[in-house]
Amino acid sequence: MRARHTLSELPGHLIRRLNQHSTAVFQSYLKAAGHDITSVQFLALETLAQNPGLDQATLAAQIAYDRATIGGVVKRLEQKELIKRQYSTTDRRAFQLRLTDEGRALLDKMRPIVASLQSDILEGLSAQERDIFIKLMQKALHLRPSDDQPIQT
Amino acid sequence: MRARHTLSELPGHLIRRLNQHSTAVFQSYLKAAGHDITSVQFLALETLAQNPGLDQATLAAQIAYDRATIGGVVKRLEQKELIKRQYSTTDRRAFQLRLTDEGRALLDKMRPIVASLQSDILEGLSAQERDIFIKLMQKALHLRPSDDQPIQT
DNA sequence: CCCTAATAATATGTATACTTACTAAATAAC
DNA sequence: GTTATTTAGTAAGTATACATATTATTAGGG
Repeated sequence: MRARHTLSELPGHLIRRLNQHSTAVFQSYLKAAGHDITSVQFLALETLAQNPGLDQATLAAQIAYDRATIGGVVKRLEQKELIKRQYSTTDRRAFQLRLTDEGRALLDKMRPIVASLQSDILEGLSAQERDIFIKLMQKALHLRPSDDQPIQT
Repeated sequence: MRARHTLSELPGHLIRRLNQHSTAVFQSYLKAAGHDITSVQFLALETLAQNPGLDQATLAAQIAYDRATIGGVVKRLEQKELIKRQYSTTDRRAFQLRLTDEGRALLDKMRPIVASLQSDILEGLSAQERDIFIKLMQKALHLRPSDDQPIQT
């Protein structure tokens, strides 16, 4: 007597598909503009631009990743010379992360692109539906806009 | 004169967080029940249960993954002896995938768990909001429920 | 001051996720 | 009927994503 469902009624499946779509749109826009950067890398750069000198653990917490993953992201950003790491003077375990001039320049170029692609992620929805959708996602995640730092887009 | 936004207003970021939450809920429920299976692996098993003899490429297309990823998933499911692969008699390039008795038994045990965790993924939303949210996700993905096969949950 | 607990980063291992390239086989084109 | 194209699966490479363990360092309790 159990109800029959289809794949596209399962929230978990839909969320995964949406995430897949979202990252694909991100990659496509950035690649089209000649930038070889992932959404995580952009997010890390933007967060470091707003919080110069942040350490990896705090960066990870701010953008909701675990430390191990951010370790790899930071390593690749450093290899691309978009950020630099210096040992903290107050805590010899920690690194202070800062954008390089190159990183800042790239970020400035990417911001308008990232801003423009956001609406394309939800191009299937009307502007009103998008607002509702965003609010529902925030509610589902128990987030309020004030929970995080401002991002220039 | 650009508008200021915060992280939690960016659809891409919210979708990623939601996906992160969704997979965490999935893992937690399944692990609590003593099952060592990922959401992708469950999805593949369920799809093969509904479509015995499917080949890897069609399986990948059905659940929206690329062939290479499904190759790895199938390999691990075979190692766990949950599915078996036989060369297709009509196409010697392709494998026919089928659940083993073990795979069927595990799937039967997992189905009610997976059904119950779906509502927990969106526990922050009311039943009505959940319905709206699911419809908006389907619309954003240009999906209709009839686009995929029924899943017993 | 010393010892214990907590913390920052790394290391290791597993599992996605996708791109490009490759091999073998099937299909289409002529 | 042979050739060109497409297709199924794998391989190799890059980048998340997370759990667990380890090392170095810091902070806290007595």
